[in-house]
Amino acid sequence: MLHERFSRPLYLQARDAVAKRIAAGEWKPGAVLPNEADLAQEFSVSPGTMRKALDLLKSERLLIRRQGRGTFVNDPASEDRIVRHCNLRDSWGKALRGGIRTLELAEAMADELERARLQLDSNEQVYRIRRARACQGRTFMVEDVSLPAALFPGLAERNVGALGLVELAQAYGILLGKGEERVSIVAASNLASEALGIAEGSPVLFLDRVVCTREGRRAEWRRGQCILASQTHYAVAMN
Amino acid sequence: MLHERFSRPLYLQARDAVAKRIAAGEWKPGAVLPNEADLAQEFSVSPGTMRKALDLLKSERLLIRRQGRGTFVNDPASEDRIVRHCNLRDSWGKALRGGIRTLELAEAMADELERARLQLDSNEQVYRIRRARACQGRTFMVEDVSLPAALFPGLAERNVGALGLVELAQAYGILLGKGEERVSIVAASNLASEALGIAEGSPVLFLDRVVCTREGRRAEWRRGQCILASQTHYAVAMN
DNA sequence: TAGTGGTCTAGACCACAGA
DNA sequence: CTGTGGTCTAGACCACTAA
Repeated sequence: MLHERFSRPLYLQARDAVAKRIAAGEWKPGAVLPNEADLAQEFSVSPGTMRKALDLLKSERLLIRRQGRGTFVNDPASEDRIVRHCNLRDSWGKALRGGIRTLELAEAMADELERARLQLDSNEQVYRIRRARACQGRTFMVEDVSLPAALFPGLAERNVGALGLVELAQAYGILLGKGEERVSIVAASNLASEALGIAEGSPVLFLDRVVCTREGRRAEWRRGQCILASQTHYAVAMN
Repeated sequence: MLHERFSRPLYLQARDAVAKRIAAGEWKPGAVLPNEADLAQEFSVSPGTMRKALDLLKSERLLIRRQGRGTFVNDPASEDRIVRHCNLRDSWGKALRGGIRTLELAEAMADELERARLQLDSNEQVYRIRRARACQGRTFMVEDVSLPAALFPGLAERNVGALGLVELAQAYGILLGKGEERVSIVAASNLASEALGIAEGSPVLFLDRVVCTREGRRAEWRRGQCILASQTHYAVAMN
C-alpha cells in the first residue's frame, strides 16, 4: 500500500491516497468515510498519523469533519469551494455566480502564450472557449479560456456549453488546487463592449487567471473582461 | 499559567501565550525560542500539545521552524509577511513597495462610515491620514487611511510620516491578523489625478481594505486609488 | 448507549545543522 | 557528537451526535 522508509512521510502518502480515491469517485461528494481507526488500519499507519492526513485534507477543504458525526467528502459545488474560484461579490458579499453561455469553442495548437502560461510542450493542443456570464439577464463578464486538451480529452464532443471550470473538473474527475489571478484595468475589446452593453473602450476589470490541478499541472488559463455594477466588487481575503 | 479544564483547548492557550510574548517584545524578531521540551515544561503541557501550538504559529507566519536549528520569531518586515498586505506586483512578480509620503494627518471623531467599517462605538476617535506611495520617483497610489485612536495612542505626536500599517503595528506592539480588500474601478478624484499625474476622471483601481489585529479588532480602514503601470498588476493567490 | 472526532499524553526514532 | 525539529506510535479521556 504505502511505501515504508526512504520515501515521503506516511501522512502525506495517506493524504494523497485518500484524495486519489475521492478524485476517482470511489468516495462521492457528501459520502461518509470510514472512521479514523478503520482508515488507519486499512493504510497500515497509526491513528495519529491517519488523523494528521485527514486534518490536512480538511484544511484543503476536501473533507469536512464533524465531532460525533463522522468525516464527509466536501462537495466541489459547496459554497466554500466555489468561492475560492470566484472573487466577484455582490452588495451582500455573496459570490457573483452567473449562468454561462458559450459563444465559441475550438481545438487548436497551443500558441506561444498558452504554452508559457499553461506550461505545455510544443505540439500540445488546447481547447479555446469564449463565454459570457450573466446574472439576472445582465452580462457582466466575457472570458477567453484555454484548457490543455490532454487534461480534458474529447471536450468538444461533450455537452459542456454551460459548465465552468469547477463543474468541468468534476466531470473529468480532476481535483483543483492552487491558482493565481492577476487583476488590472483595460479598455474593453470590441466584442466585450458589445456583450457587456458598454461604450467601446470603456474601462473594465481584466482578470487573468491560471488554476492548477491538485498535483500542480496547469488546468486553465482564463482572461476575463468584467464590469462591476454598483456595490459589486472583487473581494480578496488576507489570512 | 494556563487554565486547566472547562476552558479553551490547551494548545490554543499555549499558542496565544507565545503570541502575546512576541507582541510584547519579550521575544524579538529573529530571536530563537527555547526548544519544544523546555517550552512544554514551562507551560505545563505535553510536548505534543506544545508542538501543535508552535505549528499553528508557524502556519500563521509568526514563527519559523528549522530542523536541526530551532524555532525563530519571524520578522514582520520579512517578505512573506509584507506580501500579505501588498497585493500589487511588478512585472517580475515582486511586491510593489514604495516610499510613503504623508500629506495630511488629523485626529477626529469617527464618522458613520468609519464606525461601521472599524466597528467603533459612538464618540470614538480616529486618526485620518492621507498619504502617497511612490516607486522610482513615480507616485502610483494615494490613500486615505482611518485608524482607531484607541489602538494607536498619541500617533499624531510620534514621527510616523513614512510608516505603513505593518511598521506602525510593529511600533505599537500590535500583531496583525486577517483582513479583506475590495477591488473596483473608480474615476480618479481631483487630488488623486493630480498626485498620480493623470487626467482628471481617468479610471483607477480602487482598493478598499480593512485589516484586523490578531485578536480580531479592526486596526485599519484604507481607501486607495492606484494606477497600474505597464506589466504591473494586482495579484491574488488562490490556495 | 454506542460511535464519532477532538484533545492530550508520553514516549520512540529519524534527519538535519553545527561545534 | 549534541541538540534541534520532523515523523510516528499507542494509548487515554472528553464532547458531541444520533438512535
